[in-house]
Amino acid sequence: MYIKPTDSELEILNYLWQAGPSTVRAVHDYLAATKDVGYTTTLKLMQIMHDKGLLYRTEQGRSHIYVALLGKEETQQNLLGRLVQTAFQGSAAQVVMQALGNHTTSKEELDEIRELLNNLENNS
Amino acid sequence: MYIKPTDSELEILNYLWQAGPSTVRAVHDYLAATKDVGYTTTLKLMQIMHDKGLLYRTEQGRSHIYVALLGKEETQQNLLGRLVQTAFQGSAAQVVMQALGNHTTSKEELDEIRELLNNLENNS
DNA sequence: AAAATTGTACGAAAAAAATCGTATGTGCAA
DNA sequence: TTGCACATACGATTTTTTTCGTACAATTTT
Repeated sequence: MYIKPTDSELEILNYLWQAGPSTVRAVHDYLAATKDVGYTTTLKLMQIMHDKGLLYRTEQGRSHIYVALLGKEETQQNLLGRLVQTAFQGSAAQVVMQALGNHTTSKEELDEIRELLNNLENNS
Repeated sequence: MYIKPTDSELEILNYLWQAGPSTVRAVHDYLAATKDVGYTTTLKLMQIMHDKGLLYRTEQGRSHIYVALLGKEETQQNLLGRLVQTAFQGSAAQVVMQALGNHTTSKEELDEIRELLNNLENNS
C-alpha cells in the first residue's frame, strides 16, 4: 500500500525532486519564498517524513542532507490514480477531457498527445 | 477561494451527485456497504458539511433531505486543477499523458479525445 | 400503552497534520 | 574565550478530520 504524501509533504518532495539532495535550510528557503512558515516547522516536517520513510538522510558535518525516497513519476501516478478513482469514477478519459479542456496546452504538447493516442490504439 | 472537500466528504458528494437529494440513512447505507462506519459518524459528517456550506438540507418529516451544493464538474475541475499545480508543475499535458498511459481506455473514448484535440487546435 | 425503532443534536475524544518554542550542541568570528 | 550564528531534537500546542457515545424526541410495532 502506497503512502499518500500530504500537501505539505508534496511541496517538499517537489523541491527535492528538482534540486536533488538538500539540507533543511535549502528546502526551507524555498518554501519561505512563497509562504510564511518557521524554520523549525520545515525541520519537523522533514524529520517526520524521515520517520515515515519518505526521505532518506545522511549526516554532513553538523547538518543533514535529505533525499526523496519516492520517485516523482511513481508519486504522480499514485496521486493521479487516486483522483481518477475518487473523483472521476475510474474514468481516465474524463480526466483527460477535463484536463485538456480547461488548461492551456501548446501545439507541440497536443501533437505529442495525439501520437500517444495513435500508439495506444495500435497496441490494443 | 474554493473549499477542498476531504476524501470522506467526496465520498458523500459522489453519492449525492449520483442519487440526488437523499437522507442520511441512504448515504450511510451506501457508505456502510464498502466500509465499516457508524451511522452517527455519517450523520455528523453531513452536519459539518452543512455547516461548511457544502450541503443544503430541508426537513422532511422528522428527518432531513440533503443536497450537494457543489457541482460535480466544478468540483472535479477544482480537484484536477489542484493536482496539476501541486504535483505536475502546472502541465496539463503531463497529466494527460500519464492518465492515458496507465489506465485502460476504450477505443470510443480515445476517438472522443482525438476529436477534442482537433477542436482545440482549430480554435487556437 | 409499552417497547422497539429510527431520527437529530451535541459533546467529546481520537487521529492526523501543521506549527512553533525552547533547549542544546558546535563551529566560527570578533 | 566569549558570544553569535546555525544546526538538530523534542515536547507541546493548535487545527483539521474522523469517529462515536449518549441523550432525547417522534414514530411504529407489538
